[in-house]
Amino acid sequence: MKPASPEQIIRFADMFAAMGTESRLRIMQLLLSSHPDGMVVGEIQAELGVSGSNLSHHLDKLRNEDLVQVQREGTYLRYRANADALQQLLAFLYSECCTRSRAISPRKIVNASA
Amino acid sequence: MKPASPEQIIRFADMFAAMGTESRLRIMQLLLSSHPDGMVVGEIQAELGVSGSNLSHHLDKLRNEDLVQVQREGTYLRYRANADALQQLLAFLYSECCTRSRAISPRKIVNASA
DNA sequence: TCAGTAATTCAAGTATCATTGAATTATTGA
DNA sequence: TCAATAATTCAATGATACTTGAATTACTGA
Repeated sequence: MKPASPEQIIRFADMFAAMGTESRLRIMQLLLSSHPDGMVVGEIQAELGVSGSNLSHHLDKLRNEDLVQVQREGTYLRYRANADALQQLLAFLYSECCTRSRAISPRKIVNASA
Repeated sequence: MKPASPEQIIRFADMFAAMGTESRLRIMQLLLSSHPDGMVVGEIQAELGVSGSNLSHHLDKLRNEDLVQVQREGTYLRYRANADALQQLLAFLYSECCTRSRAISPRKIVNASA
C-alpha cells in the first residue's frame, strides 16, 4: 500500500467534507442501505424531509466528489452510492489508522460487527 | 452492531467535516504516524509550513471534535490523535459500507495492505 | 522578576457553504 | 402539442468557516 499522494490527500479531504453534514451523511447512508439499487430523488426526499431544491444541491455536491452516481430513468433520476470511491476512502482511513500507524487494532474495526 | 443514533450521525458528520480540509487531514496523518507519542505544535508547524495562528485554529477545531487530545509539557503543548474517537468513526464507516450494506467487500479494505 | 520562547486568542476580512422559493428544464402519457 | 410530474437551476440571503497579523497568555531559566 503506497502512501497517498498530495493530490489524493486533497481528494480524500474533499470527500470527507462532502460527508461532513448531517443531511449528506444521511443521504449516503440511504444510498448504501439500498445499494446497488439506489434510490430516486423523490424517495430520498420522502425519507429525509428536506426541500427538493436543497436536496438537489446536496446531491450535486456528492456527485461532484464522485461519492454518488446518477442515471436517468424516464422522468426520474436514480442515485447510487459509488462503491469504488467509498472503498478508496475507507481503505485510506483504515491504512492511516491501522497499518501505516498502529493507532487502532484492525480487530476493533472488523470485529465490531460481532 | 447497533445502528447509529441520530445524535451519533451528527457527531460523525462533524468529525468528517473536521477532517474535511487538506491542512487538518494532514495534521491527523502526522499525529497518527507519530502515535502514541504525538507531536508538539512547533513540530507540526515545521512539517506543514502554516502560520502558528492558523495551525492553532485547526488544532482547536480537531480538539473540539475530540479527534485529538492535548497535554502541556512545560512550554510545549503536545497533541495526540484520539484513537478511541477515530476507531468509532472508522467502525461506523466500515459498518455502513461493509456489514450493514454489502456495498464494499471487507477484503478490499483489509487486504489492501497486501 | 525579567527576558525569551511557545502557543493561543483577539479582531477583522474574505471566502465558502447551506438554505430558500421561484423559475426553468426534462420527460412522459394523453 | 399540452398538461402533469420530476428534478434542477437561478438568484439571493444568512450563516459558517478559513486565514491573517497583532496582541496576549503561559511557562522556563537565569
